[in-house]
Amino acid sequence: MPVTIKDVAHRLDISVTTVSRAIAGYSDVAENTRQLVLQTANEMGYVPRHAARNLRLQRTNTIGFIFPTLGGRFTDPFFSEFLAGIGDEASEQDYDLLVTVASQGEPEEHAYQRWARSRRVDGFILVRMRVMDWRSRYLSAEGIPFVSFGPHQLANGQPWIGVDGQEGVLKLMRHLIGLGHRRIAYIGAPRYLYFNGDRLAGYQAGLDEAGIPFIPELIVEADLTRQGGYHAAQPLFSMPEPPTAIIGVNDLTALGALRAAQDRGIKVGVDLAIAGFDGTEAGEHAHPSLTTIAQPVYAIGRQVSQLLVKALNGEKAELSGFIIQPELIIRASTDFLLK
Amino acid sequence: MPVTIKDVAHRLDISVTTVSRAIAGYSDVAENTRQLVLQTANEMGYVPRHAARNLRLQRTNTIGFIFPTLGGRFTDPFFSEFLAGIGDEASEQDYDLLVTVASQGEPEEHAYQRWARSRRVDGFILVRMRVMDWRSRYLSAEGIPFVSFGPHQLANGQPWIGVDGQEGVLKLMRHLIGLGHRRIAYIGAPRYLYFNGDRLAGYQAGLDEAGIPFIPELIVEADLTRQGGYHAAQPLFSMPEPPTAIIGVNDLTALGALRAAQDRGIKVGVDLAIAGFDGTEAGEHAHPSLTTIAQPVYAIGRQVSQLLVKALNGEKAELSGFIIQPELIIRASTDFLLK
DNA sequence: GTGAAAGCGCTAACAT
DNA sequence: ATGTTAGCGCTTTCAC
Repeated sequence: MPVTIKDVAHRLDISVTTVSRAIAGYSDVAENTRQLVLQTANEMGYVPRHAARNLRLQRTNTIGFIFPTLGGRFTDPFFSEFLAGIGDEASEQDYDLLVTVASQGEPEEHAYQRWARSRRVDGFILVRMRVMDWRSRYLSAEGIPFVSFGPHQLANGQPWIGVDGQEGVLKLMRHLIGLGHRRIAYIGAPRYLYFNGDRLAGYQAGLDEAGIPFIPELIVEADLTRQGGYHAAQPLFSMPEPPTAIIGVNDLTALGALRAAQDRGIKVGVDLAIAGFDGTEAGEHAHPSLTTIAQPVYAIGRQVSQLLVKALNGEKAELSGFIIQPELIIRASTDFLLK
Repeated sequence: MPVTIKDVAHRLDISVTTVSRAIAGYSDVAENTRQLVLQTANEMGYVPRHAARNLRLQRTNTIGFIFPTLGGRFTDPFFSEFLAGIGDEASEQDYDLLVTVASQGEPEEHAYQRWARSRRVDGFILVRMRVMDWRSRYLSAEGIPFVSFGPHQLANGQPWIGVDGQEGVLKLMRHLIGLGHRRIAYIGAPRYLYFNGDRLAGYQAGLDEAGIPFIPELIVEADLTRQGGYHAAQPLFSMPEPPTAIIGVNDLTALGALRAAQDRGIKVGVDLAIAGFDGTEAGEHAHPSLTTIAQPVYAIGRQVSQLLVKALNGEKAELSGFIIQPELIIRASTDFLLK
């Protein structure tokens, strides 16, 4: 059994109260005593029992993160980056990160409810916001703080951080159109995902700007995975007049399409342009390297985490939401003039 | 404030004890009462406060996982897979997963100590075992259960799961040598990592078997990342007589080397063979697709998690450690006869 | 400046 | 079959 505050008190023959206060740094403890307590506690390897503090303080110092999975497993490097961001920031702020993958048995709702009702975590970080998002509404109703990556429709002051997908894709469209492309395909994500609509709006804006008619067949849907991109790209190649450029809603989708093209002997970066969204390392190291709209995922993770911690500490956020501009990174997969 | 057991008891005008026992499914509670309690608790949305149970039961139902980072961030898909595996299994067994990235400020030891001493978690999952591993020794001494992916030197019954890296690489060596390769390079990981030595032993065994002399210059060291593989490969290409095949200690390293070769205009899969270890999706979708020694990372994650839960529930493991054979997957990056 | 005591929400030994 | 009570380890009034 680990050493408790009682053990420390016993050893010094003082009360637990004093030990507690010395450690908490209260001013009404004699300097002598304080030093002694701190030293002894340290020597004895005393660390407050987490469960006990929890119960007393009614807070867990824990942030919850539930991986949204689109059925099946996720291997999106996006999440590694994001997780590293929120985790680093959280631990610097003395918070721990509780994660779960809400994939297999139980529906996602249960995972949120369990943690919320049992006060397992103090707050949540939400990603992949949906057009009608159950989660933000539920957590608001329960009075549990959260911060989301992606906008939510609540006007109650829960902060969020967004990335301007529309503007990002618009920049990309201008780049592609400038190189001579007019048949540009878009491999999207399920429509309930907010960012899908956001990015698609940029696609549409790009077409409009250049006076290129919208062709529904050039829009297909995948599930944000490499596999998904690979398969969704197939009908595009089978079209009587296939696209000369393909935009993937994320890097993984684009990399899947890239692979699909190469498997058909199409030279990406010469005869076909492909671009993604995210700016992951996988795209950077693809061959040809992938043009992408980069968002600072790690930094966003840190910020989201920081905003949440502030909210948990009772600091009111000055802004409720703010939007970051992503950066177009042009690489070999699109960097050529269309013949 | 969420509803407590007291609220439920009040509502039914019975004691908290009865509520507690009804919910716990004790047999000494009247069927009527049981039904009533269950229904009411459900209606009221009662979920036991986690901190209170923790304190009382002296267990957290939480598994700790501390990402080992080789300085800087990790984006290894290996971890996404592994995390999904341990997370899925844990949540099916009613355990939560607490993670941290022990990278930035504090040394890794602190993270383990904090969680161990504060009884923040019931047990740990360890990966990337080292030749002299502080962690296994420390946790043993503290009496905290753990299960590791990779062997540890303790004979105290803490189970582990390993993958036979030596045998895996040996199979790969036979494959390469069979295709005519004799100058085979190996891009390894830091030597303190157990699996580096394990896999290198397979390399050596392959050479020995074929009577090929060992050339120290063909062994270089990287940090398990794509970047690392990219840079570590450079001196190999600058050799007067460069290797005709390169083995990466993991897929990411191999993919970095692959990219490095392509940047120099070398045709991988035609003039140069490259292979990795892990069997990640990234390798599968590389171009050319990457020959690899696949280990079932997700499944291993599940097993490790399951072993830990068993240990936490007091079940004695029948085996203390067991070793899985990885599978050689031959793909385009090596599947050609050397000219 | 320090200690005694109450209580966070829950479970379990011990009555009845 | 149900209730009373103690206590998990901690923080925080309140008293001295």
